[in-house]
Amino acid sequence: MAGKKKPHNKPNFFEDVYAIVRLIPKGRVTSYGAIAKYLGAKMSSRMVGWAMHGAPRGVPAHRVVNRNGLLTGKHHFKTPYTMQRLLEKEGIQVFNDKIIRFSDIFWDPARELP
DNA sequence: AACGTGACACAGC
DNA sequence: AGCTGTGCCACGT
Repeated sequence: MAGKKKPHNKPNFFEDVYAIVRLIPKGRVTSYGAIAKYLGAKMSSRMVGWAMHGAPRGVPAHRVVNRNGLLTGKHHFKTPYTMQRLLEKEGIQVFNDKIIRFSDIFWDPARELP
């Protein structure tokens, strides 16, 4: 039966975001805009952030920060320190909610992925 | 059904 | 060189 319409919205975009975030290697980080751009940059980076809001378990959302390398979403975690703690646990240095050497550990999906 | 908000990014001043 | 405004799309009220 192909007549099955979309039961809800189109989580396709969200699923894509989750897939990319899951591919982020340990010790690396990426930005919302990078993911949005990889998906076509049709949608604003805001949607990527919103997607993270519904990110299921297994998605290292802490490896996604804004283009500034700033932990803007740390407030959405269990605790405001969870994000930083996770990053530090992976070997990423964070100072003042800002990732040190951000451009050095930046992982661009459009560049690392085919 | 419309308005406002939001884990961003970029152009303009 | 930093601040303001606008664009983007989905979701909550």
